[in-house]
Amino acid sequence: MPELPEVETVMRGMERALTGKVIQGALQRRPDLRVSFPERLVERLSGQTITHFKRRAKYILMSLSSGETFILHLGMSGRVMIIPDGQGVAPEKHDHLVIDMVNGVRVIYRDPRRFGMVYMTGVNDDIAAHQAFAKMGPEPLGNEFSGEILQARLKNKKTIIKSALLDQRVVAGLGNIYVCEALYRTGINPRTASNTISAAKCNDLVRHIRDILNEAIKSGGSTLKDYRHTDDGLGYFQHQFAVYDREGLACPDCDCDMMDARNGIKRIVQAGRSSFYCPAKQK
DNA sequence: CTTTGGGCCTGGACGC
DNA sequence: TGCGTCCAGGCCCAAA
Repeated sequence: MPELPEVETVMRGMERALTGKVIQGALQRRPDLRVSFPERLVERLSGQTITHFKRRAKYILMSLSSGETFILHLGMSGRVMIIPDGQGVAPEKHDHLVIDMVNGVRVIYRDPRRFGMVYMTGVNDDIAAHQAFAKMGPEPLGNEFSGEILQARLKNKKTIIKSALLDQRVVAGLGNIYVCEALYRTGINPRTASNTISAAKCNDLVRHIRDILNEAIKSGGSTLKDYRHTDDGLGYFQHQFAVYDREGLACPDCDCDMMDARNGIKRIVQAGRSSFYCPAKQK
């Protein structure tokens, strides 16, 4: 479910509530999610002070006073719930990890589909070398991302641009929604071959990717189904979607004759994923 | 090496 | 109401 803006929003919620706080204990309610939980996870969390947070692509990194780092990926349906005075309430069916803080706050990781992942790096581990990050491309909102960099990465790609932008090695943090929206804003058809996109278009694409991610973060992300803020609040960027999940509707600056069934937003399937686009605006 | 397709899970929407 | 089928925001890995 969550892409970069949603993960950023969850990370900020955790940062606000948990930085400097001490973990009293934890309850791990099953052996695995998408991958096994780390060895001795509860032990390694208990008694630690949470020192700071960081986000890398769609991963949340929570640093502990021990020097270890707790790494969380929300998968498709993962949620982090932060509940003041939440201790003592019975966990629900899909509450796979429960962390209780000394101050009475309860942190719940809930994930019905269990596509989420939890890793823990050791004290001396190089986090950038971790399997999740080793081959990952630049942060789209960081200084390492630019039109030139993007074009260099697309130059040797035979795949369509839609798939290339979903590839976390090209640029890290985008998912289906924001790729569809960024291609719309840039006026690029999702079928376009990656290696045919001009330098000018790459510059435009980078600008639009940054804009849309920043706007989505400001809106607290997009709530379609499972996604919620750590305080249960909703994101509202979904109301700004131009094309995503809008098959058959008019795009925002549409001047097409909508009585003609050939006009309006189309849905096609590419590499097994839905792509939404406007044929009139994305040639 | 790159690219594609299947698998992992559950719940919700839909059709009959 | 109940059943079956399809679909979903991501990632990994095997196969081509």
